[in-house]
Amino acid sequence: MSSPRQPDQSPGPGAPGPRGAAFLLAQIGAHAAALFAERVAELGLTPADVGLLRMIAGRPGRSQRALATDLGVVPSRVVALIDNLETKGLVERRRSTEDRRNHELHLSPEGRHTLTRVSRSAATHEDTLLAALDPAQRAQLTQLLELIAAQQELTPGVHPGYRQSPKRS
Amino acid sequence: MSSPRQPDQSPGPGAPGPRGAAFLLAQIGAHAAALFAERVAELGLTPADVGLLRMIAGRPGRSQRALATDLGVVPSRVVALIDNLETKGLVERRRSTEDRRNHELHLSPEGRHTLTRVSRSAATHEDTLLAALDPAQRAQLTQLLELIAAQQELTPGVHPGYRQSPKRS
DNA sequence: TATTGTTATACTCTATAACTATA
DNA sequence: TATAGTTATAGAGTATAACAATA
Repeated sequence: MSSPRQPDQSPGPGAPGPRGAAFLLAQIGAHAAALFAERVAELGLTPADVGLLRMIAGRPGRSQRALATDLGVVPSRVVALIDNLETKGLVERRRSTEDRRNHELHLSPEGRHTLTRVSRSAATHEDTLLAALDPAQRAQLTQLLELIAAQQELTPGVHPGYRQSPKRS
Repeated sequence: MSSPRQPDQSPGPGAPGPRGAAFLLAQIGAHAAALFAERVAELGLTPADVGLLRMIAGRPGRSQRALATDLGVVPSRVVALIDNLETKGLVERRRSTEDRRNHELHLSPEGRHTLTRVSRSAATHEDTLLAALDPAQRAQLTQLLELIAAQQELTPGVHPGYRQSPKRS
């Protein structure tokens, strides 16, 4: 960082602001999420949709309840999300023969195809976001982020944007 | 990461998932934002409140319109946010003598005091979040993040969480 | 007529709770 | 009685639009 503070005559909007890595992580993270949302919107999907498709692809046949638990959301929300994906023909609900209360979730062929398109979008997205860094720096960054993620016990592949919001007094 | 993939019998929720730096940035960023929100909630504030307090502290006397423009939100939202902060006695609205349509925004003494407490919270927050990294690694991370932020033209100190949401077809 | 701030309204998102069908 | 999924309802958050005061 070149100048640690610029009291009054600052060029920007004038936040005296936080300069730490924690703020940068939150700021860039939100920016990255917004960019990604724009990209997948071109495929008619929300980031939540993408997360669900990936979860189902990773473990076909799992129940909605299991999904809700893993994502940390309430079951009724999963219903709405899956409804949407089923309407688009990307996901199929199949009554379990073992326990007829369960719905086994599977990707349709079109769902799988969509997921590969998402992967291409994600690759382009990554390249755009990290344009400032050369390959060595990208590897370095990834390594540091993985250290943080592990220590903070973040579940690999699960974006915390699903979590149910805490009570506010 | 020890094992790059674990097809079916995985221990986690089983997302085949994204392993790139872009996803890690979004994931950790959201986590960081959530942790910070918890901390400032103890002071009776939301992250948006904190951002506003910082902006006002950085340029006392600015108008609500200016704030709305810089944050990228609609003026009516600034009204609600400032209402809240004024009720808590942290911010004062003063009719401008030059242009009586304007409200000049200032921090109250208590507002300034609250902001110093926020700074202490932020420092603790940063330390908790980056517990996995030693000082050299933290500096390295900060440097990489600043490169990204500059290239992506992110306004220093302004969290994108304010932006108005895009239309959804 | 244009602009600042405000109020009123509508819309979206998401959690809570009641309900059904299976077990 | 307990559980998976669904539906109905309500609450929070936020944008849009109409409005009052000032320029």
